[in-house]
This record gives sequence, structure tokens and C-alpha cells, in this order.
Amino acid sequence: MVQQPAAVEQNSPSAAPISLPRTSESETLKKIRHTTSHVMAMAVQRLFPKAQVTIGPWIESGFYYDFDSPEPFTEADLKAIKKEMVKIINKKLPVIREEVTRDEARRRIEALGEPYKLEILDDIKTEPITLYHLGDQWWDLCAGPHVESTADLNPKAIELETVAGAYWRGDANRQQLQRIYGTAWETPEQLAEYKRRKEEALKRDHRKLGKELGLFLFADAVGPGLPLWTPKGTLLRSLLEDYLKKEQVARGYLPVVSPHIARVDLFKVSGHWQNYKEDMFPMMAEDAESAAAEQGFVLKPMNCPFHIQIYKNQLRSYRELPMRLAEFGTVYRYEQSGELGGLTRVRGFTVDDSHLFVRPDQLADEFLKVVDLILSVFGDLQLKNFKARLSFRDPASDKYIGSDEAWNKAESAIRNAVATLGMESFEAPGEAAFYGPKLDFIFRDALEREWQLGTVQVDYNLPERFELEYVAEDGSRQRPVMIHRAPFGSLERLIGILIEEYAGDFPFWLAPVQVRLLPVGDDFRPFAEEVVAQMRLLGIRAEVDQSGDRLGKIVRTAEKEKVPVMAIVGAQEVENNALSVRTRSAGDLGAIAVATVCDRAVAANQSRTNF
RNA sequence: GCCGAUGUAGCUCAGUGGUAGAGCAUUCGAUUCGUAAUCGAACGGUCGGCGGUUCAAAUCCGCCCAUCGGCUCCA
Repeated sequence: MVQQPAAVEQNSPSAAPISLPRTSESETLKKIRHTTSHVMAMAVQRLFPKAQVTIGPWIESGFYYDFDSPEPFTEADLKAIKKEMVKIINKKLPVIREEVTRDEARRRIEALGEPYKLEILDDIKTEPITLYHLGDQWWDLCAGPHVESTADLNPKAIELETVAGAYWRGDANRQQLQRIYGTAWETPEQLAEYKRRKEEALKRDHRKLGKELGLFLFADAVGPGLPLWTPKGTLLRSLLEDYLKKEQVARGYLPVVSPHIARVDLFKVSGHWQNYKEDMFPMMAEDAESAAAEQGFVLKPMNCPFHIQIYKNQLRSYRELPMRLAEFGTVYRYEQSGELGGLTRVRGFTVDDSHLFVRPDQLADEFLKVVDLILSVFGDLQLKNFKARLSFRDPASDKYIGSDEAWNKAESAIRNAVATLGMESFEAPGEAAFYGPKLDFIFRDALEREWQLGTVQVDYNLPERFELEYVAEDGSRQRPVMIHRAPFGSLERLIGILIEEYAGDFPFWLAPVQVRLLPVGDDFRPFAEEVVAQMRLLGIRAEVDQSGDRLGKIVRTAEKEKVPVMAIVGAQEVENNALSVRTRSAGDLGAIAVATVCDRAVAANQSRTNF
């Protein structure tokens, strides 16, 4: 029987790869998607005359348009809308740009009865106002650019994808609109490739792979957003923890441990209670009286106040600083139900937290050291696709504590560090913590959603609130500065991102099972067990396949479980004290002496490279 | 929290008002096997939960829970 190996994809090398630029990378796509969103809005208003238009921009993978419609759009509606769009496109309507005065624009919008458009008009500060017409049948306030005619759109390269609720102006207190997401390309081939890649991305989803690989689970009986870790998943966590702990010990960090709950007062002093009371699990009060007086215990949403207490336990000398207190601390946050998802957003998670208490003159240097550690961690984990975000305060908001002076100092410390390192980064006003600005490291998951992993924060405010001090050289009492930092951010989110980044194929040093011995028959089991025992003594995570299935099946099982090294044991191997090695990455390597396999595995573990 | 969709065996999924199904997994038996599925049998389900409509509900309706997509939020 001839078998087609399932893992071998049927590539046709002659076909040129289809490129799928993001919208911002292609002027053509910008126009196509912009115009397509107008065509969709026109189609919607033809089919649903009560629907009011709002905004409809392009996004990196397509476009959307928000409507205020009395009835939500259904799947069937999307089909009808698409059909109507095809009719419009086939009319080959010219897309005509018109410039009008503000008053004229206002007059026309009022004639249409489109209140949202009026609000948008009020926000446009420049004149003239540009309108774009689709033939003489429909127009929208728009800055453009657009294609010249709907004939430039290919109906077979357009797809309406989903409907979602979205708040007007992104404000949860305002009207919720119906958003239709769609995508549009130059050719049907591009659309097909886009859909294929989306399918591929779903296969990398850490929720799917985590289940398949048996790393973690969620149980209804436990609660939403509260992951349970299996032995394999726990092993992975431990490997990551051990790795970072080692790096931190080498850099002078001091491990500490704090409890999961504390008096609510602790978080009143820090300010967390005032800012995040609603996002914390409810307070545990002993009786109604205590509850009324807001006296009780809370699950910790942050580790910093605990580490601060450890710092405060003694009068500290300037000689002790910088003091770097580190803890893998599990925190609990009552995230909104609609926000939960897999490991990337959970209600209980472990922060690779550390708080550095430094003298002001040590801040710049210490900050650089932290960034250096974070970048080296990402390097060791082979994480390359991230952005550095300078999360500063929003000058218009009053949610921040502390003086302008402290904020300015902290923000410029971060700016300087980034400049010193020559790191590519972008500033994001409004993304700061309430107590200080941050340097955040943003990653993308398989579905292109962005998540913050690593973070470094400069904080002048909590030292103030907790009245931290140290004794300076001259005997005076001085206030230290705090750096909050977490290279992983959260172990849960990191693992979610890692699973997707590796597509479940962990590098050798992180694979929960590194070597699986596959006995060809039961006779060879004792030898396999001996080899496993030998490997385990060397710190190699090895095991024997216990199923008793035939070789083809146990190879398949090991492949599906993404075990990096398979070692087949039969008569020849026993005789020669060897293993027939098959790796996931390179396939059949042939017979290799047991000792050599062990050496290679140990070396791979030490150097964090492939087997 | 909001809008929408989904929820059937451990997993992946069929089943549109009339006695709950398949494949895989598991267990048992046979097979002792050489690089992605050996054969056979058995086991396995308050059809997410509660309530309603109906002679009859996995199927229709309501509420709740959970998951998924999006919005808002994210110390």
C-alpha cells in the first residue's frame, strides 16, 4: 500500500507566492477598501432605509462601516447586502470628488437626516469639506482617496465577514452601532489566499493547541478566566520560571514571597482600590459592619504594595540600593466577562514581578539594565515580532496621581533610555499606569490582536504614598524611586503567545516531552526503559511510548503531540546500543549511539538550540 | 459590561417536533509489528442549566451559564 504522508503539503513550486499587503502598505488597497466601504454603506441604505450611516474606514485587513440600525444585521442580511453591492459595482458608477463649504455640507447632511454625519462635520476643522459621490446616487463625507469608478472593484475579491456591536465614537456611554466588517482585494486569488491564511491562523490558536497538546484547561466548575495547568503545562511554566529566576539571580535580584490576600487598606494607600475597585474580586468582610466600613481582605490585583512592605520593614541604607525584590506573584482581577479569552486575558495570572528600589542617581542605569534583561529574554525565547510602546499619561485626564514634576522626570527617563538604546518605539499618550509611565512590549497573536507582555514602569508616586525612605551618605533621609518590571508580563499570556509563535512546536529546551522512545515491539521495551532512565539522570525529559500500538501509529501519535525527538528501538538498536532517531524538524536521522543522542540532547538543553 | 453567534459522548462533529448517531480516544481480546492510523468487541450522553409551549422537545419560546467574534476596559 502506498501511503501519502499527511504532514507533507502538496506545494506547486511553479506558482508564484501571492502577496497580501496590509492596507497601509498599498495605495491601491487603500482606495479599493475605502470605496468598497462606501458601496457597502450605499447597499445597506438601499436595503435598510432606516439605517443611518456613521463612519467606515479601511483597516489593515479590510474595512468596516458602522450603522445605526433599529434591527441588528443577520448572516442572511450580509448575503443580501453583498448581492446589492454587486449590483452597484456592475453599474460602473464613477466616484466623484466634490469640494463644498462647511455651510453647504451642513445643509446637505441636514436634508438627508443623518445626525452622526453632522457630528463628524463638526469635528472636521478644515475647509473646504470633501464629499465623494457614487454616480449621482449616494454620497458620503470623506477625505478619500478612492478608486475612479466602481468598475475598478472586483466583486469576486470582496467578502463581508462579520457583524459586531461598536460604540459611537468608541464611547461605551453612547449609542451602540452595528458594525459590518469586510475585506476587499485586487484579485479573487488574493481573497482566496487571505482566507487560506486565516484558516492557517486558526490552527495556531493557543486555545486549540493548548487543548490538543494537553497544556491547560478551563473548567466550568472552577470559573471563567481561571486556567488549570496540567502536568505538561506546569512543566512548561516551571521551565520558563526557572530560566528567568536564573537570569535574575545573575543580575542581583532577591526572591521574595507574598500572600494572595491582604487588607483592603493596603490597596487604599496604593490607590488601586480607588481606581480599580470595580475590577477587583469583591472584598471579603467578616460581618456586615466591617463590610459597611470597607474593612476586610481582598485578593491582590498587584504585587507592588507587598514588596513595598518588605522594603519598609527596615531602615534602608543608600548602600543597599538598588534593591531588586522579585516574585512570581499570582494576582486576581475581575476582568469584564466579555474580555476573557484563552490565556491572553484571564482573571488569575502570575506576574514575573519585580520592584526595584533605586536612588534617583541610579535610575537611568538601572532602567537600561532592565530593558537589557527584557530584550535578552525575548531573544532566548526567539520572540522577534514586537513593538516598544512608550505609554505616557494623557494630559487631558485626571486619573493620574502625583505631581507633574514627577511625571515629567519619569517620562523623560524612559525617553532617554530608549534613545540610548537606539530602540525603535512609539509614544502612546493615555496608556500610562495611574502611578507612572511605562515602556511596554507589544506582541501580536495568531489572529493579529495585540497584547502587552513585558513592561517597565518608572514610579515616583508609590514611594511617596508609602513614605519610602533610605538614609543617604550624608545621613539625610531620601526618597527612593521605584521601577516596576516584568519581562514576561504574565506567565499565562506569555505561554499563549509562545504557543502561537511556535505553532505548538516548542524549542527543544521548552518541550514538555523532549524524547519519546518508540519500541517496535514489546521485546524492546526493557531496553527503552533503561535508556529513558539514563536520559532522565541527565535532565532529559524522556519517556517510553506505552500504547503497544504498531510503529506507524506511535510515530503518528508522537508527531501529533509535537514531540521533538522520536527514538525508535528494535533488535538492531538493542544490539548496537543505539537509537534510530527521527526528529520533527529534520525527519529520519538514522541510527545514532545512545551516548551520542544523550550528549546532543544535553547540549541542546544547555544552549537552548535545536537537538 | 454591551452587540451578535455558538453549546449533542473525553475530542472532532452529524442529527429541523416522534425511541440519541459516527470517527477518534478509553477498556478488553486477537495481532508482536521498522518511521503519520492492524483487526474485532465493549464502554461511554440529565443533547450547557432552569422554566415554558406541545400528546410528544436535542429540535420551538423565555431566562441564566459558558465559549467564540467585535466594542468598551486592561493597575
